Amino acid sequence: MEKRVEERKTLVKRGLWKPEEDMILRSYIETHGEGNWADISRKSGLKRGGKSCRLRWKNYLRPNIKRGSMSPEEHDLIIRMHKLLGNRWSLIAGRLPGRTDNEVKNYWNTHLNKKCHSSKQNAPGSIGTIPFIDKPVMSTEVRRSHGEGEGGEEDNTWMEETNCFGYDVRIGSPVSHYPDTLVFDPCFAFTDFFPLL
DNA sequence: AAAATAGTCAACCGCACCAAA
DNA sequence: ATTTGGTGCGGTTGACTATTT
Repeated sequence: MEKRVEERKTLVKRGLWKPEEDMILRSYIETHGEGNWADISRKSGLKRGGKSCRLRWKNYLRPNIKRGSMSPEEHDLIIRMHKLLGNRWSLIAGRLPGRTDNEVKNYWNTHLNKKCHSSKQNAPGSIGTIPFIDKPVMSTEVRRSHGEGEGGEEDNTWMEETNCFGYDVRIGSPVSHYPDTLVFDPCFAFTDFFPLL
């Protein structure tokens, strides 16, 4: 059993994708369509696993992928959405056209998470809060506490993660700092997560 | 110029969920 | 009711690049 897993691991190519591999994957999907990744992996001639193909397509090759640095409005929206939803990267990315969950997650971990901790140190008493979103309403922790985990010890890490940004109560209403761009609307978030409950 | 360190991001892994058999 | 295969998600790793010493 373990031997078979080991064999599969050595047969499947890993690591960074080469331009030729991208070309093969792209043209295969253009002719046969998306989905059935195991099939794509087998029939395209790529020595990649289905998961790897799916990830590459979703995060890099898919049309309309936006690359490059985040705009100020995207930055702003990520912060707000994270405050509301926690680490629900796919939901957050869903509100950022052309951005992937992986990209949003990376952006948060590299740019915002750090800022969060440093701002907390700089202004420990200045943390603004809105009571009902102190805890991201659909954070991983919340989902786990609804039966997805053992529900063991008290975990307050979410407080540290989400209280870091001052949240101006005055802009708690769905008003964007950036007119005619991405308008943050909590209703979107709610319609996104309620079906999951 | 070279080595050490820090930052970034693409990709992998494990787990959970769902539908079909 | 159980098993199996496909898919999606979030956490983590590691390769690569930039910066500092």
